Amino acid sequence: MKTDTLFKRAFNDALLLTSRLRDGDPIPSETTLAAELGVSRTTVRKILQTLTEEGVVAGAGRSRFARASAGEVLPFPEAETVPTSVQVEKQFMEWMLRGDAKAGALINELDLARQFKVATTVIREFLNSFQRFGLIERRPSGGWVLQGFTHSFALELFEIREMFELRSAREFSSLPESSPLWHELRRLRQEHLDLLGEIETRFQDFSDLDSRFHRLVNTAVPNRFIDGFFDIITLIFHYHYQWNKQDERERNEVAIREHLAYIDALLSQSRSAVASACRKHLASARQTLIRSTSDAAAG
Amino acid sequence: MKTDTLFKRAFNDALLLTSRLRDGDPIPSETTLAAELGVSRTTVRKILQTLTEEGVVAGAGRSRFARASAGEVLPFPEAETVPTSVQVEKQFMEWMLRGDAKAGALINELDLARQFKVATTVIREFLNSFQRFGLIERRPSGGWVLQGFTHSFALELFEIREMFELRSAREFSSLPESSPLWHELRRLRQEHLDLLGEIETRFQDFSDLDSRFHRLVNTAVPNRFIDGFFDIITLIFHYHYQWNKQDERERNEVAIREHLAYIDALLSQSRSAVASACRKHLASARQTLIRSTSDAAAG
DNA sequence: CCCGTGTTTCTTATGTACAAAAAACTTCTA
DNA sequence: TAGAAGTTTTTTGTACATAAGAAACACGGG
Repeated sequence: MKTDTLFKRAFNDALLLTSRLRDGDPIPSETTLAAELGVSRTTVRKILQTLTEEGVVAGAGRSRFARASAGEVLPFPEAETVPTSVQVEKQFMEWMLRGDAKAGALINELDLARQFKVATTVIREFLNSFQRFGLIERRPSGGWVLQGFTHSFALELFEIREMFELRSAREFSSLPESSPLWHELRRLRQEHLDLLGEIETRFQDFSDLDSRFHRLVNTAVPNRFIDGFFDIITLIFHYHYQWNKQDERERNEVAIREHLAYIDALLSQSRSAVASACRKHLASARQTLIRSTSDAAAG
Repeated sequence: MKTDTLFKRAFNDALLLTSRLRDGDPIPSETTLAAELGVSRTTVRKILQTLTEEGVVAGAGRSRFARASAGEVLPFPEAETVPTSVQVEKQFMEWMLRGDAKAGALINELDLARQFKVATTVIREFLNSFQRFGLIERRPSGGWVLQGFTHSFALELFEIREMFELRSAREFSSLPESSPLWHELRRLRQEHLDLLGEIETRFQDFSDLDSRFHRLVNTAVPNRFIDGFFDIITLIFHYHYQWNKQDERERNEVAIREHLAYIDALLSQSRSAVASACRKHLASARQTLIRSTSDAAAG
C-alpha cells in the first residue's frame, strides 16, 4: 500500500495555517488550499475531513469556518511526514558512511529491506536511481556492488568538479552587465559577510550558503549534465557536513573567506583572477573531503 | 515470473558447442560449461537436461557424451534470447526517436507497459535507470516528463563531450613510452586504414570502431564520471547510427579521416596538434548529430 | 583430499493487487 | 457563468507472491 506521508505532511502544514485563524474565520477554498499546501485537491479534501472530525473546522461544502474553541490537535509525528525515498536515502548513506559495509561488498536487497523496514521494491528502486551517484555499481549478473566513498571516488569527483566549475565561472564572469545574476551575486556576497560576522554562533548555516553559491555560478549558462553532476556534489556535501564535525567552525570560516575572494574575482571579471580564486577554493574543499574518506592510506 | 532469456541464449550457445563434437565425444564438466557459457551451474544443468531430452546428449552424471545421430535440434528464436531490459530500451528509443512523443509530454507508465507488452514494474525500473541519460526527467509530484532528443540536448551533450575528450586526449598524449596503450592505438590506427580501404562495402563497421577508439582515449586516466558520461554518448550514437542512414558512407569516410588525423596527433604527442585535431573531429560529429535532432529550427 | 555431481538455500526479476494521490469530469450556486 | 464543491477515472507507489538463476553446501569416487 502506498504510504500517506504526503497527507500527513500537508495535514501538519494545514494545522499551522488554521491555528492562525480566529474563531469563525472562513476557510479558503479547496483549490486555494491545494495550491498553498502544494498537493492535489483530493488530499485537501481528506485533510478538511479530518480537521472537521477533530473539530478544528466546522461546516461543510462552501461554508466552512475555523473553530478555535476546539482543544489542541496533535500534528502527526515528524518522522511520519518524510517521504519513503528520503528516509531510505538517509539510512543508506548512514549504513555506508558508518562503515557497516566495505568497498567491494555485495549489496543484499532483502537484507537492506529488513534493516530499513521497507519492502524490497523500495530498496530496488532506490538502488536504481542511486546508481548515478557512482557509489554503487550494477553487476552484469544482477545485484549490486558497493563502490563506497573512497579516496579515489573523492579524487575523481573533484577532477570533474574543477572542470565544470571553472567553465561555469568563466561563463559567469563574462555575463553582460544587464544580467540579473550580478545582483544575485552581490546579495550572496552580503550574506557571506553577515555570516562571517556571526561565525561563532551561526557557522552551521554555511552548508546551505555554500550550496546556493555554487548553484548560482552554475546557472550562468545551464547544462543538464552539469546540473546532474551538481546533484552528486550536493548529496556528498550534505552528508559530509552532517558527519564530519571536526574543526567545523574553522573550516567554514576559511571557506567563507575563499568564497568572498572568489566572488570578488567574479565581480572584477578578470579571467585569471577568477580561475585562481576558484582553483584555490576547490583545492581546499577537496582536502577537507578527502580527509573523511574511507581508505586506509591518507597520504 | 522471471523471464528465461538467459537460459535460452545459453542453450543456443550450447547447441553450437555440441554441434562441433563428434558422436560419442565426452561432454565437458558442468563447471567448465558454466564458465564457457557465462552462466551458473544451475542453468547448465537445465541445459544438459533439455539437451538430453532432445537426444543430443546421452548418459547422465559423470558420463555424458554427444549423440550426433539425433535429428537437428532447433535453437530458440533469436528474439527470445534478448534480455527484457534491452528489449525495453530499444522499444523506448524507437518510441521516442520515431517522434511518437514530443518533448515536454508526460510519460504514462501503464500505457508504455501495454504498448511494449511488459509489466509496469519493468517500465518503472527502466525509467529509473534511464533517467541518467538526461532524455527524461522525474516530476516532483511523481511521474515522468519526456525531455526528448532535442537541439539543446545535443548541444549540451557536446559541450561536456568536448571538455572530457580534450582532457582525456591531453592525458593520453602525455603517457610514458612504456604504456601498452600506445600499441593499442597503433593497432586501432591500422584498423582505420583497413576500413578506409574497403569503405564502399564495410562502411557500417565504423560505428563499432568509433566507439572503441573514443573508449581507448578515455582509458588513459580513468574517471568513473567520465566513463558514465561516455555511456550516454555510446547510447545516443548507437541509435543514431541505426536511424540516420542519410549519407552514411560519406559521413563515415570523413570521420575515419578525422580519426586518423587525431590519432597521428596523439602519436606526435604535440599538445596543440592533439587539441586541434580533437576539436575538429568533435565539431563535425556534433554537426551530424544536430542535423537529426527533433527541434523545428535547424539554424 | 581434490574434482565433480547432487541437493538445498538464497537472491533477484517480474507479475499482480490495491490504496494514495492526481487529474478529469460533473454538478451546483451566487 | 465563473468558480467552487462533488464525483469518477487515471495513474502511481508499495506490498507480496513466485519462478529463474546464483551460490552454498554435501557427498562420493578416484
